[in-house]
Amino acid sequence: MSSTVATPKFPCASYEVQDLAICTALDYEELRQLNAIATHVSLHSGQAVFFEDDKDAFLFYVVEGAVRLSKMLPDGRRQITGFLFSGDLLGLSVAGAYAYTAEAINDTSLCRFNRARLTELAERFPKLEHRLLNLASNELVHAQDQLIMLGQKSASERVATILVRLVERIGQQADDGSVLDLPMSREDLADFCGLTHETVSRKISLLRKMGVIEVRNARHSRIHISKIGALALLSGDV
Amino acid sequence: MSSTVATPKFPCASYEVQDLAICTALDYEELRQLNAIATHVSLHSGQAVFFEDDKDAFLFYVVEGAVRLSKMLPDGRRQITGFLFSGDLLGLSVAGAYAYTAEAINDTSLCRFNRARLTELAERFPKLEHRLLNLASNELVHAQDQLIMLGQKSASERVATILVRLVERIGQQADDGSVLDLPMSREDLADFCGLTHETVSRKISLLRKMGVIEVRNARHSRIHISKIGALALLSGDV
DNA sequence: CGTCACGTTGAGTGCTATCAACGCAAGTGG
DNA sequence: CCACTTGCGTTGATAGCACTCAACGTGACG
Repeated sequence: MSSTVATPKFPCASYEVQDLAICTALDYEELRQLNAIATHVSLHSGQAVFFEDDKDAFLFYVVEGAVRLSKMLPDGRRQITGFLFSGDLLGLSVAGAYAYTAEAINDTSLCRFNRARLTELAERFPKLEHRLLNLASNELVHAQDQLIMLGQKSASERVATILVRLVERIGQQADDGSVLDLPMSREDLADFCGLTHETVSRKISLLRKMGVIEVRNARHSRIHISKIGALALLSGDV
Repeated sequence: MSSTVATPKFPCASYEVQDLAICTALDYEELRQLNAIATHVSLHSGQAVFFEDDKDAFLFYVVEGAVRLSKMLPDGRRQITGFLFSGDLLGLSVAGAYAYTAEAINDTSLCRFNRARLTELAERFPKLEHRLLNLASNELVHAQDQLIMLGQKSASERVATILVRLVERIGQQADDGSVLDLPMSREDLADFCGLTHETVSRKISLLRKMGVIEVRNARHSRIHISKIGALALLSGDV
């Protein structure tokens, strides 16, 4: 691995691309070419990265911010299939169209890769294709954890589960536990958990009354996890 | 595409392997090598193909029969994540271990590929890797349809949804509609839909009383779909 | 200061789970 | 051949959890 080589100036902040999961297995020349097809995108809260059924032309890498992925039923019911944060990839799709809508939850910056040119690259660098397969497989594992949550868990367990996952992903270490800064609304959490926002709110209040968490914010977006072990137990995953 | 070439005698019924989705993009030589690493496996109803967390050593192709994929919570609750039938692949997993348990629903015959040797092949034939990526992406799309079902749909909609999907996959054409021979129990359907077997039974009865389906079997396993359009409407997917 | 979005909380309803009984077919053993 | 058991599916009665509708409080913003 030639990761100690001085990083040249590439269009899309190459030091970030170098850290990118997709690049782990790539060498200097491959990395250079990957950078060559990358451009930068900035989005404000609420703006869409792409919509479900859009022509699948790009692959994105989240540099900073948070993104929600969602699917809709014809009557408007929404299921959020995942939340993405810095370091995550999106746009790994099939059949030429995205399978879900992706929207920025807060101000977000992304790296964009032209899909056609990425495919060309993948043909020349099998390691890149292999890496993409690994990423897709990982997404599959996550989707299945989500299935067991939505199919089998109670409302309390679902809320505990999403909190545990978010702490693991974006929790900040504190001296007396972990702190979670939620970028998404209760409604977003609800649509992720298959619940209503009222139920999410009630279950969070319950966790607060049980002393498992503390809400440290007027906007109720900053949550302190006092007893991560108890929360994990309540999630049903033991 | 040299698909008109006479098929030689390979270990695992090569004419089947040739039809296999994984092989669509492969030429004769690649196909020959793929066959060389295939062996055959037969299972009786209820036997496991592999268990969750088993070392991921093989990739399987369903030649005949039906397979259910499931995950369990520590307390025993089960979520069925998918049903597989002839032509489907299983074992596309990550991190060296299967993400779910796979069990034969009825007597099933499978083609088994050694994973390590498949990986070698994939390195030599990038088209194979590309094909695997496509398959993984397809599975992702299905998993997401499943998410919206479990997260947003009512019991009636879920039962209608699974019936529609099963008809599309294993329905037999009849003069007055389609006939569905269900290999799985109501319990299996329930664990797929995130419901109890009583609720599944009740919703199927309701569909019967509505004249959308008919149950044509003493064992209640043969279902005639009288009004597929109505069923699709009731599924919520419109 | 008024509006708006968001979060919380309460009251009541409804859908699905739970518990239970029953019918039926297939398998078993005397 | 028949009594018995067992597994599966259905149906009924009841309970409970989450949804719906509603009110209220708060902070952000113009």
